[in-house]
Amino acid sequence: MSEPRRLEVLRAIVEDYVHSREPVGSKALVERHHLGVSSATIRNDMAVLEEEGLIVAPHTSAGRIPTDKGYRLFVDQLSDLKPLSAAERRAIQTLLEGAEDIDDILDRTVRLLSQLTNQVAVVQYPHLGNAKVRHIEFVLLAPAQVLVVLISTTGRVEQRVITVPAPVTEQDLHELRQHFLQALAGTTLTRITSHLADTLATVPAHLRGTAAALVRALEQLAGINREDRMVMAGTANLARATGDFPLTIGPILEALEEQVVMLRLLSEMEQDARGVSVRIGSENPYGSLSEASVVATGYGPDASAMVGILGPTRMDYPNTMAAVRAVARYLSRVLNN
Amino acid sequence: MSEPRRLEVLRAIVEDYVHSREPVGSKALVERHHLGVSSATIRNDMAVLEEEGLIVAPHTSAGRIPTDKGYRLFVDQLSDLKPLSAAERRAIQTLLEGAEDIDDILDRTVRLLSQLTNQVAVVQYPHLGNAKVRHIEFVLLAPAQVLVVLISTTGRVEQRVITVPAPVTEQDLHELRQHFLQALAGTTLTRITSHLADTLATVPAHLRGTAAALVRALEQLAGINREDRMVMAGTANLARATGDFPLTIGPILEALEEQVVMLRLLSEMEQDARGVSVRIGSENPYGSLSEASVVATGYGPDASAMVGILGPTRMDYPNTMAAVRAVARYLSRVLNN
DNA sequence: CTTAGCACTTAGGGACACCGAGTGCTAACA
DNA sequence: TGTTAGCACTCGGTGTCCCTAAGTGCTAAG
Repeated sequence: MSEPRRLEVLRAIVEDYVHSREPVGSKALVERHHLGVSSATIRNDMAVLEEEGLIVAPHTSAGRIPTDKGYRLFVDQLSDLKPLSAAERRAIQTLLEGAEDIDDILDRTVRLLSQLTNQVAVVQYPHLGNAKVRHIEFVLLAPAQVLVVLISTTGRVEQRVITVPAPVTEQDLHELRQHFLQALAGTTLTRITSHLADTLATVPAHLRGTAAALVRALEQLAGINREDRMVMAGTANLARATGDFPLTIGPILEALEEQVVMLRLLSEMEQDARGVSVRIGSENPYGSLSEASVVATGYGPDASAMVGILGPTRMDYPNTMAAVRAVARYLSRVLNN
Repeated sequence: MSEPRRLEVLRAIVEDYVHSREPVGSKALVERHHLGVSSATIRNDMAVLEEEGLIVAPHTSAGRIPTDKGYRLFVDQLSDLKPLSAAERRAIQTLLEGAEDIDDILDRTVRLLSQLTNQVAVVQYPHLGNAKVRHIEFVLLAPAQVLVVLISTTGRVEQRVITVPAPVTEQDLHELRQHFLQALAGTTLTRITSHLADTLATVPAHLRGTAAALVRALEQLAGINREDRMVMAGTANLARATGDFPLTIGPILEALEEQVVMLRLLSEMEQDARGVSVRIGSENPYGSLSEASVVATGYGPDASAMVGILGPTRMDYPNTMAAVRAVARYLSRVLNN
């Protein structure tokens, strides 16, 4: 009873089950995968695999299907991800290169990934951990109303209209802007708060209140970026892919809609050696996703923001992982320009 | 065979079917709705209703269910929409009043509406047909890179970074801004294009190229607003509500994802007298939505942007319509401040 | 350790009958 | 003319029975 063959059997079961959707039996296995042994031997192997909790038989007279643990071992066993086809790579490249805005880029990415994998794709907005302040702007809209704009070195622009406690002049604003800009030059967005606190003290007394309001706004704008948003696409794929509908699809849609949940989930994913991180079924911390798997990876300069997909546990992990990784790489590359 | 009673029977059938999900027969009708006649009479009425194509029997020995045409008549018959409960009204009010941003407002609105109706809610970003230019700003980020900001009187801020053909100075930009601002003062966003064309001629020659680029950007920013975006929420409700899953839910999710489709759909909805517009099943122009109904209404000063819901044809029209209308009204009110 | 053979289990599917809900029709009735 | 009671008829859904096919575990031999 050789251990390597048992793993091979597991692999075969996973592969067959993933694309047939039906429990796979010993005989069928022997036929389709030219393992050099008889079905009886496979049965013995299967018995062991079942004992180890890697596969399970839904009914006595049915074949076996992988458990979450089985998928996990299967995925861990996967050493090299086969690269995408040339056509797919070309598709990625041409699609992403046409993008302008960062919003546009992410939007295209997420659509692309959902098409490539036939799953629901999600992309987190880039973290700004290392992003620096590139520019700030205060625009006087009304005597006590100011548009605050914050531009980061990643090209992200956030803006917001606020009401300041007392009327200010264009002059005042200009002065404050110089003040802040000087203090913030080259500061990372995450440290904006501490830097601005100091600056506040050096502001002329009569502008103190206004300055404080502006600082609050800037902090919030920096926060928006860090707070994370995400884009998603391909929810319709859920309807196709899932076998037993109402029970599976509902919770997944809910999780997707509660972006907070998704974002936390994504941020909790640890990258493994291959650079793609997989969470399978019950490995997910939120009960509602116990029927779903997440495949994700980081992108961008520090790989801190995540891009990935969400789908039923019964998914084609190798291809999905390859697609996610490829898209993440192209995305990183595009963002570098 | 009184005509009013036939309508009453239709109403009863619709109501029963909507909340039982099962074909309703003559006997059950007589019991639950104290119509003063026997089941035999109802049967006669039903025969007529069926002949008119308002109801249909899925099987010979089953009760009747309303057809799209039946729902239509039912909806048209609805004269007054009963107002929401006090609790619901309070919920709307408190939720919407806490909002800051316009994005925030719409986000809250759409969530609220989806909860209220248990359907998928969609809100179109406000049209800017009557919105005017409030402010424009050019910010020099790099010698040939400019952030263009356009602020409308509705409080909407759109921005974009563009590359100009030749390096410009802060001075140049300031000058151009004054130029444009003067030309655009009080112009509606829709007419921005024509106004700017004239202005272009009066620009110093060496700035012509830059000015043209800026104009293009402004036009696009104005266009973004008109081009419409939308927010949605409550897709998970689909999973609960729909009876026969894979066939119904897939197309609907697809339509929702193709925002273009949804937006066209919404913009095509004509408001009727009651102020709420309903499209039922096959009345929808896109085949994929033949199983779905849309209930929507305009909001905002000119009621040009739409807010509404999408759900299975078997829905509680009266309550849904009331909720949509109420939310639209509160939304309009909040936007007025 | 592998294999062949075999007894055993069981989901799924067809055949069948039955029940009940619902219908349409006819004839009597107001 | 519209309403009602009665009745024969239809037919979907359900339960039972049975059989088949797929699959298993076990045992004994290679």
